[in-house]
Amino acid sequence: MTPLTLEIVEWIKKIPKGKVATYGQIAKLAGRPGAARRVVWVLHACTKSHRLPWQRVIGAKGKVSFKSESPEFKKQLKLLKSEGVPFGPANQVNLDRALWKPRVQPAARVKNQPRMFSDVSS
DNA sequence: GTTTTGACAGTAT
DNA sequence: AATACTGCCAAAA
Repeated sequence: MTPLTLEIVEWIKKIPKGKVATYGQIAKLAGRPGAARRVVWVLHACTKSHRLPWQRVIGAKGKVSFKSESPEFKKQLKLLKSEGVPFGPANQVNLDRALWKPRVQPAARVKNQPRMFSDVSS
């Protein structure tokens, strides 16, 4: 185990029911953008020991990342639907509605911030 | 030690 | 638009 692995685990555990997150998203949240495959590995390595909601982690385009013949694929689909995750056509998750947006970025650009001092610095 | 392998994603061509 | 390539890194062999 490494600190990063734990970060990933913690983020996965935070995905709320009825929402989904993508591999890349988790990686980014955990501080390693581009490390999607690490997330994949963590899911394999830690699902049992940490009781992860593994089914809530899906591909970047809203697709469940199992082959459609796989039993796991069906199970994941079933679990997600039972949690109320909205699906679009072709068994694709409707990301616009279902993607988890962790509140990290209120950012909400304050406009018209009154200027208390004029031109003090450039 | 090295190599292979993941339920991927982002960039480049 | 569709491939191809690259980044990622811990575990098992």
